[in-house]
Amino acid sequence: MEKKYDCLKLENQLCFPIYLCSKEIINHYTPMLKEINLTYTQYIVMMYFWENEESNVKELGKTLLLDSSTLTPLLKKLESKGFIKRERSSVDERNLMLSITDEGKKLQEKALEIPKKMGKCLNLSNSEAAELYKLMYKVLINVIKEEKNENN
Amino acid sequence: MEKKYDCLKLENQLCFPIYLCSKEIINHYTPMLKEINLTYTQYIVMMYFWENEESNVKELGKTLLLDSSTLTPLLKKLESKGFIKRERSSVDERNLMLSITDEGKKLQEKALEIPKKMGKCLNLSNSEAAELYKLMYKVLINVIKEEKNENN
DNA sequence: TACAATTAATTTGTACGCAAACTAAAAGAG
DNA sequence: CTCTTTTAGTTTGCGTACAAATTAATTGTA
Repeated sequence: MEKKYDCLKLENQLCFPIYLCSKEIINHYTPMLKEINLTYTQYIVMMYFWENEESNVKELGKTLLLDSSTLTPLLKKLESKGFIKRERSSVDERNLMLSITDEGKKLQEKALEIPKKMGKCLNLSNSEAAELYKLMYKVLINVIKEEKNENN
Repeated sequence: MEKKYDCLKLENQLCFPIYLCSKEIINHYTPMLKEINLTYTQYIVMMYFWENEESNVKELGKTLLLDSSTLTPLLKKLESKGFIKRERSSVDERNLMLSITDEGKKLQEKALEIPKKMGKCLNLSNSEAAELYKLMYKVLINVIKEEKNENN
């Protein structure tokens, strides 16, 4: 027999375990990433630059779904660590050109073990991982679509 | 043909979409929750109190997987909003007894629409939602188990 | 060509989230 | 009974994360 407030129970939420997973996975990454002098957010930014040698704040934010006000201090930090370079575009001074340094590229080698360790810790079968991957992107696309609808 | 650094591509990460989903879902909650004067984290704390009239910081933190240093200021905020009460136990002065106020209970009525709106926005079939739920808790249990192993 | 509108990034303010250090109270050991 | 250890919660410091306001450069328009 379903009760009125059942929909507000923590155990009936889908978002709560997603929130917990995200948090706990990041906690699990933290010590491994510390060994290569990165935080989790800095790590995904570096992943971006391992695939794209250069970019700008807007492009990066669009891919990682991060606001420029989050990225500005983070990119300064990565610059101070010597992993990326920041310089204004001479063509359009509003643009901040971001590029990976040799030091940043070297980091990729050191990071190679990290995805393996993470995969092992999640402990899913290949088909479960594939299913989860599919569902996460489906939810993501729906939520983002909804966001856009509301802003129009 | 698999390349050496493929495992470090963003598109091959499972954690990245989980991180994005969590973030974007919370962003989507934010405006609805603002209407009832809560943030997302405050909302899950209130959910806890709608099921458990009283508790303490340790118990609450164990359920929500939140550190006491995160909860302390958050609980003070909820107290200042009049939704919960905080007082030291007279039996054991180390314990901070937390309890929901009448005002806090009234909030549940106003929150009733929120899970429905969220469900609609995620836009998953019943079986997909069930599958996702199962997988999230499986990952969660594995990650937490791993954490514990490492601390021993 | 002036001036308004748009755009890219930064700054400011608020709220987590966690590690590490700290405080105070209670429990345990000699 | 005193001294050590443990426990519960708080404080501090750092790093996100985002909304709103701001700055500076470029583009669109009369």
